[in-house]
Amino acid sequence: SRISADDLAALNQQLDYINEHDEHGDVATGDQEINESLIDEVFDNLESNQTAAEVEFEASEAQPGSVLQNQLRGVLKRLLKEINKYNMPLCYRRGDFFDRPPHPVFALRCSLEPTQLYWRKVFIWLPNLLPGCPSTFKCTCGKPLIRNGFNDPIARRVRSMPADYFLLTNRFLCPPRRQNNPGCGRSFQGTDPHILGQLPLFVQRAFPAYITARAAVSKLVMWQMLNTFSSRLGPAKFSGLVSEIQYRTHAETELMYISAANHYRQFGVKQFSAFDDPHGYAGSPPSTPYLKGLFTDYTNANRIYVDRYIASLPLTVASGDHTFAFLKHTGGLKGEPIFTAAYTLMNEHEEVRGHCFVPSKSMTVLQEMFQGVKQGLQDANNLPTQLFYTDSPQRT
DNA sequence: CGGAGAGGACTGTCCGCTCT
DNA sequence: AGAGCGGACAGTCCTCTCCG
Repeated sequence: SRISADDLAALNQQLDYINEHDEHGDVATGDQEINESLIDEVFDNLESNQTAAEVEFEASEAQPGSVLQNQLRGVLKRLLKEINKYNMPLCYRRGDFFDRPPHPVFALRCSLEPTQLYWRKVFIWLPNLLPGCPSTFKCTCGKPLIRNGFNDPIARRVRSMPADYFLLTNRFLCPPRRQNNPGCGRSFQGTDPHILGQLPLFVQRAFPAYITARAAVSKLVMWQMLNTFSSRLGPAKFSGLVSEIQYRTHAETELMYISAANHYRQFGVKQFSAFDDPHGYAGSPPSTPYLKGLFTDYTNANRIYVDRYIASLPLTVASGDHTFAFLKHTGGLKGEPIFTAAYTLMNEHEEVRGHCFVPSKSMTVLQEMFQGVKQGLQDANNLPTQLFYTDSPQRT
């Protein structure tokens, strides 16, 4: 499909419309507050993009595979050749984990075909070719593992910003058919914690993502979430943020494409793929429930460290108070709430030093916590509390 | 928010090629 | 001949997405 004369006319008409109706120059200057919701319009467009992509998807069903599938197939094929020739992928030789597609600027210099602009970076994780790797990886049963080919699908998608990338790894097998010293038959992914654990720590730390069941999320995104979720930015808004940046990246690439076509005087070039066209650019930002799940799992896994850190904080100047607001989000027993309040203890740096759910506002139920905190201060060589602020002092 | 269904990631296993 | 390895594929699991 191409940009038709009709499309161009419609676009010009819309631009004219803005010029004619922007009497205060709001759109141009951005000074004025705009009350009409722009969001509805955006969502409408998204929907129409989606239906458009579906139509295009159905129309192009004859294609052997999507652009990204073909890219990965090509990468793997080349990778095997490189390993054969140089004993390692060329990206390793270059000092890089990533097999990178050409930047649009250079890709467009050679050809005005958009396909390469949909390609993503591919993170190559081949544990047996990494510096510091053991001569053979061991199975959980102790027997040596052998390599066992690659995966299908070839690589998994890692959700990231400004765009997703792929993670390519190989498989290991504890071969049961080995005559001399037969293995247990278990197989591993190169990304398995058991394999990672056999690499030196500095190599382990280079692993760039947290793996989930069907996908993965880059450590960068995870760390951004940890920072933003601790203030008021929640998973829904964060999902929106990632999505926005990914759409933006797509739009910037499209702009480069169109502008290059213009520069090289190429007319009637192929239309750039829609963001979510599965056969084209195939963008798919992470959903809110996915991010929410990730965050909860991460927090659960690291809770012991957080608790330990909190227990080591000082409480030289203390302030304590009850909170009620978020209790309505906690579960109950047969519809009856178990707790009526939460009690929070903060130190002079506004760090939470103690926190517990309480059945009533009585201070007697808090005795155990205060004793625990006192013991904790001693154990961590902190000063005993010197000053205590509270709003309803009681003698207990 | 919850349930249903799709389908992606992975496992288990076999085959055949190459090298020593 | 045995070991190592890549490739293929059926089948399973279970998360993610969609939709009401």
